[in-house]
Amino acid sequence: MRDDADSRNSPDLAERFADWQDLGLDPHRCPVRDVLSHVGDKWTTLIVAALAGGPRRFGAIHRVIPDISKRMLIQTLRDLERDGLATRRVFPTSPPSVEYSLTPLGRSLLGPLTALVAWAERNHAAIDAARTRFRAET
Amino acid sequence: MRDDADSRNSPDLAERFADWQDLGLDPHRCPVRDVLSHVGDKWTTLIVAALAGGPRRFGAIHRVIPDISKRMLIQTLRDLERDGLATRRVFPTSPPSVEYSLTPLGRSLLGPLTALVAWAERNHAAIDAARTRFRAET
DNA sequence: CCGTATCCGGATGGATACTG
DNA sequence: CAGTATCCATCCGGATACGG
Repeated sequence: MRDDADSRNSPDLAERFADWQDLGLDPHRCPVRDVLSHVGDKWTTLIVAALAGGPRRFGAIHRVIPDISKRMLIQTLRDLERDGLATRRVFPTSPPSVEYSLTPLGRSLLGPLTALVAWAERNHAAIDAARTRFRAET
Repeated sequence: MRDDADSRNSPDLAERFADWQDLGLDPHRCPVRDVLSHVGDKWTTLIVAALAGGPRRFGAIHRVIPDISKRMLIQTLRDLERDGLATRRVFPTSPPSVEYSLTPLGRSLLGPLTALVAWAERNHAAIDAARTRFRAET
């Protein structure tokens, strides 16, 4: 499963990293760390994916991701809203209904995110194989 | 409100998500979740970036990422090794020296990862602004 | 229907001290 | 130099119950 086509971009990361070094690499002020932790947390990516198709109501998202608690769903949506990746619209119906949708900024994340997801799907077999091999050697 | 420039890639994610649904979306067996959590954890991305330029010794990595404990450095390197993203070579010198480097699989991750990092760098200003705005409104 | 509040177990990760 | 072992604080996130 060689994929050297992708490694043409790789020098970039080494260079950027060197730049971060020069800036002090304070993890608490590093925007990259900030954003990536967002991506890596338990629910953000799934929710962004759920909103990728268009606006959804709270309950709809919850139905689409059954194993998230309301607590975590709200919290993650709030974080997305806070960071300007999603918006929240309240319709004063009764009972109230709330609709979430991605902002342009949020949608601009879909490209890089999809690339990463595609990589995961392409290579999870190789990763599984590596794990099995690793366990066998120890 | 449409932002068609960036959203050309976006239908993919919505479709994939729908597929995951059909497969049951068991988080513990979802390869995507598995990989993304890897990317999102505190140190993996930094270490991969540090190895992007070529093989490095344990101490060299540690010097390049000063604020990681040896414990976490080892643990993260082990995980990378386990997943087939990095290799570990021991040179039986005295004192011993150990060299880590990315595998082809690991290097193939650099492309998607760099795209995500580039997004983070492009948009962290917008995110910061959104946060300030959000705090102001509450 | 949408959200909040509280409690609590387990994972994460830092500090420190010790080996070969 | 490279790694291990132990202890301990913090945080993430689930369960539950309640409110508008």
